[in-house]
Amino acid sequence: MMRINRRTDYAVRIMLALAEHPYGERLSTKTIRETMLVPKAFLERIVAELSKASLIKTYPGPNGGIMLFQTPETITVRQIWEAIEGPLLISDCLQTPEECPLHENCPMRSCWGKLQKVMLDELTAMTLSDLSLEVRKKQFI
Amino acid sequence: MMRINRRTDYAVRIMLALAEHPYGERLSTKTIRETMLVPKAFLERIVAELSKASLIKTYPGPNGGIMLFQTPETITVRQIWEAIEGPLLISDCLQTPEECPLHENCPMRSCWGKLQKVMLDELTAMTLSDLSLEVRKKQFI
DNA sequence: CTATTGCTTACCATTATAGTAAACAATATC
DNA sequence: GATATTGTTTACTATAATGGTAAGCAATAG
Repeated sequence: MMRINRRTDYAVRIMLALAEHPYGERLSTKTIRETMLVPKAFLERIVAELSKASLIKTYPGPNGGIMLFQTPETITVRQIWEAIEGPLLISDCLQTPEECPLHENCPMRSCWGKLQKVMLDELTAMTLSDLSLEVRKKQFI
Repeated sequence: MMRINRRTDYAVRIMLALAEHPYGERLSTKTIRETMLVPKAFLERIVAELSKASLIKTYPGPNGGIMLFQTPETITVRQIWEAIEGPLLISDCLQTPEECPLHENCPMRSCWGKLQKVMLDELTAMTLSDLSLEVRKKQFI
């Protein structure tokens, strides 16, 4: 039914929790999972993936925690998405057109290619700070 | 991994096969499934769904077949999509915000809401005749 | 040394997806 | 009206993706 991956949703939540605190501040994963309602075992893996993708820095040990690697203005939802799921590819047809049994003039490639493009554009346009602002706006109206 | 539903893909193929013939012409499902490479049993159900959604007219019996209900200019990919999958909903959060455990200022609703909007806009903008033209362009260049 | 924190691996249950098969219903034609 | 041809419907299966859990490992501040 073409749903957002829950792990990606959680990943954005985690990044947003960090973005809502001053840049450079560490938050423990416990705090984040409690405010953002992310299951523990799930969050652990997601944090590791965000760390591998260099979107966050992690600090084990007492008074450890995680923090953003860059400022929220420079982090896009697309980066978070790709850290979790890899590049968006809504149809195999778009990656390997030469393998398409309908060949050169496959009508689907145009159709899904356009759809994927607007999705990527939107994901690239949304930064963490944009989202963070949206949240605050709603909070104070 | 957020893939296009294969059934929706097949549905667009079927509609496109019809759109590439003069409006009003009937095609047998056999012809369509051979040119568009749609598995028989799959196609049967999809045709029935397209018929229920009043996107095609069907004629059983010898010399039967299917044809478009409207001209290709007036049929959007969104209509086809919704005939097969129902309305696009990439996150439950967007349908029932009141049930969201993160309440009013859920940061995800803004994020996924924007993404869903550009997707819907694009699906609505793409008509069958647009796609049909694209195919022909590629064929003759 | 130890408590606290993040990291890794393996696993499970449920659902969605892709596809198949077979019997059924309508109808043009002879 | 018999029959072949077409679309309709239902039930089923196998595989993969998703969402989630659990337990042990590794780093480190105090």
